[in-house]
Amino acid sequence: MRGVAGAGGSAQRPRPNGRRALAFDPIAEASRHWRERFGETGPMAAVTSIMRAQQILLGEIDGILRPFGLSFARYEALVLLMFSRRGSLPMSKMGERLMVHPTSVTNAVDRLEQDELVRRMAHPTDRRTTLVEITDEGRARVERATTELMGVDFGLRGLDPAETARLTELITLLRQAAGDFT
Amino acid sequence: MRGVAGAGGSAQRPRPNGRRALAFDPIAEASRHWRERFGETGPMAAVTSIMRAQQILLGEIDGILRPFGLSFARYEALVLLMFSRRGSLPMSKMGERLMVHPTSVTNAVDRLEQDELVRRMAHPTDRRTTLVEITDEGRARVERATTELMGVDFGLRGLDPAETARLTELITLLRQAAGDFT
DNA sequence: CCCCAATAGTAGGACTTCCTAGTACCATGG
DNA sequence: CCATGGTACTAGGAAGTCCTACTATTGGGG
Repeated sequence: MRGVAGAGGSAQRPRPNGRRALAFDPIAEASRHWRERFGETGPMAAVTSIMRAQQILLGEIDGILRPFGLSFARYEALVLLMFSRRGSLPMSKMGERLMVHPTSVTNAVDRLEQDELVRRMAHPTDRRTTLVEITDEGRARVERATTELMGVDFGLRGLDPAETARLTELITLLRQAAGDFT
Repeated sequence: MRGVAGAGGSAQRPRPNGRRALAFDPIAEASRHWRERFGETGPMAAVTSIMRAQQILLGEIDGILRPFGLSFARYEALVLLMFSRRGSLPMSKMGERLMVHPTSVTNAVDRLEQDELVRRMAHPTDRRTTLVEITDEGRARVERATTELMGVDFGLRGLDPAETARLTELITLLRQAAGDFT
C-alpha cells in the first residue's frame, strides 16, 4: 500500500504518491530563478524545504500507521493521553499541547472514539469540560504503532544523530520567534 | 484577520489561531517523556518540529496572502508559471515541479481559473495535455504578493542567513534520502 | 444575588492533500 | 492497421487544518 520504508536506500524507491524522482532538485532550481530575479532567496528556499519535508514525513508516517488504523494526528493524540498521569485529559488541554485548533481535537477524538481507542467522560466538577480517556485497546494500539515508528526513525532518513539534533535546534529558534513558547 | 506579521518581536504576538504562547516548549516536554520511556528520541523530536514549523509558516503565509485572494498552494502555482519561459506549462509538469498529486494541480488550477489568474488552453499537438497559462492579472497579482512575502522573509523569523541556509541544507539531505531527486 | 464576560466544546464550511477510478488520447509492437 | 499499455486529466471521496458562529457553564464584580 505504501511500501513502509523497505526496499532500497534512496534512489529507486517509488515516491509515495506515484511520482518518480526528478533528475534535479526543483527547490534548488526555483531558488536559482529567484536569485536571478529578486536577489535574496534564503528564506524562500528554507520555507519551501520545510513544506516539502512535512509532506514527505507525513506521507511516510501515515503509510506506516495505516495498518494500525491510525493517522499521525490521531496517533499524536493517543501518545499524549498515554503520557498523561491519569490516562485522561480535557479536550482543551489536548489542543494546547498538540498545538492545534479546538475543532481539530474534536475531529480527532470523534474518530478515535468510533474506534473505541478513547472514551469521552464527564468532568467531575466542571460541566463544560469533556475528559478524554485512553482505553486499553488504545494503549495497546499506540504501543505497537510506536514500536513500528521507532524502528524506522519516524520516517526520517539521511541525517545522522548530530544533524538531526541540529535540525531540531534550528526549528526551535523559529518556533520561539513565532511565539510558540516563552 | 490574521495580523500579517506586524506587532512585536516574538513574545506577545497573538498566536495565529487564537492560542497563546505556553510557558514551556511542548515538543521538548514530549521529548523528555519519550526519553524516559523509550530512550532514543532524536528523530521523533525532529519530525514533530518540522510538522509544527510547517503549520506555523503556512498559517503566517496564508495570512499574508489572504488580502491578495491567494493561498500558498495557488501562489506557488502562479510563481511556477511566472518563471516559465512561455508563461504556460502542462498540468503534469506543474505537478512534477510542485511535487504534488495531479489532482491537487487540478484543484488549484480550477480556483485560479475562476479568479481569471490563469487560463486553460489546448496543447497544440498532444490532445491529452492541458496547458495552463498565467494571465496578465495573474502576473500582476503574484508580483505584488511576492513583494509582500519577501518583505517579511516568508514568515521566517528567528534565524540569521547562515542558520537559514543550514536549515535548507539539512532538509535537502532528508529530501534526497527520500528520493526527491537524484 | 444576579448579570456578563470568559471558557469549553461542537456544528458547518472552506481549503488542501491524497487515493481510487474512470475517460480520452498517444505510441508502439505484432 | 489495430490492440495494448502508458500518459494526462478529472470526478468523487476521505482526512486533516483552520475559521466563524452558537450553546452551555462557570466565576467574578457590582
